[in-house]
Amino acid sequence: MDIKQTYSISELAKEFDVTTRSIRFYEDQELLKPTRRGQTRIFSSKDRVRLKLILRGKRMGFSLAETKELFDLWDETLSGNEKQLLKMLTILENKRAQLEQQKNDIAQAEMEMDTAEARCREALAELQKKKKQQAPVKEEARQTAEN
Amino acid sequence: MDIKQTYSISELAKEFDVTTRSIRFYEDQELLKPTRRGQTRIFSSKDRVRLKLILRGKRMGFSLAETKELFDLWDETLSGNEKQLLKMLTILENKRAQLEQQKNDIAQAEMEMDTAEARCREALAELQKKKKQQAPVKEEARQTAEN
DNA sequence: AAACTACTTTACGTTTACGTAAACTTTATC
DNA sequence: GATAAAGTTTACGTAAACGTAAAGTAGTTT
Repeated sequence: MDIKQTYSISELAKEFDVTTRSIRFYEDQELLKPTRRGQTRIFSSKDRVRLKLILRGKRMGFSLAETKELFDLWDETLSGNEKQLLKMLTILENKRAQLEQQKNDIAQAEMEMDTAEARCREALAELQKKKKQQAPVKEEARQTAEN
Repeated sequence: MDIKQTYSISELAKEFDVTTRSIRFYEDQELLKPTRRGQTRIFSSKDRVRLKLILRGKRMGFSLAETKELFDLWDETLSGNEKQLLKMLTILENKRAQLEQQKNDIAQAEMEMDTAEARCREALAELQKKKKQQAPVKEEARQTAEN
């Protein structure tokens, strides 16, 4: 078997490039629930998955509190009565909307980066031309409006 | 003309649904540079654009410091010598990589939400079936592994 | 002129997400 | 059995991004 069943704190820290401090903090905030052998923490593969989700959440701009909320909700959902299940479904819808917003934001950002890059390249080309002409040219007063 | 040239602090606050406190804070951190009439701030449409960028950045998980860095870099770039321009280009590349990462994260999240939703619907269907049968059925020990 | 509204500065408070140091235990190694 | 290596708790510190008074100014409406 390739997937281990349990992990030490430093194993996880190394794998995901976070400090042990962070991991302990996540436990303190109840996002992770390692068991103990003596006083040493033992992380399950479920914990590992959750750590991965925490970090992805952070990259996507989610707070730990938000992520914890989702975890808790999912746990409740698993032992779920109808109300919980329906609540989960609406929350999923909300999250989907959030993702849509983020995709829009990213698309916008990409477009702006395209035009920014184009401008850079133009400016560079300009500089190259001047260099070739070897003769210093008077610089135009350049009214560059922000996009 | 539809686009105003200048804006008051509360106009911008209302339009983008942020507090005036935040706007003043952004100025304090030098992300916005309104002029003054007396001691009242007057925001240009450039400021307006930047505010929009700041907020989008936040939604994408960027810190104010990161955003400021980009603003400053872009300003330098505009009056740019070759070195600045090249630096800008490499930074743009980095940002593109970041966006790729985010897109991956989002795609992953969407997939997981798909399976989560599917599970919810299955569980709901189960509940419905039981209800219809009207006869209470013994509940199976349910070993639901986390994805 | 009084009151209201929108704006201002100053400054201390708060939350989040850890960093960092100190002092201690447990386990492996020489 | 000393000592290092990896783990632990406790606790204070910090940066970021504002919130929240408090107290003042500037214009304008009644």
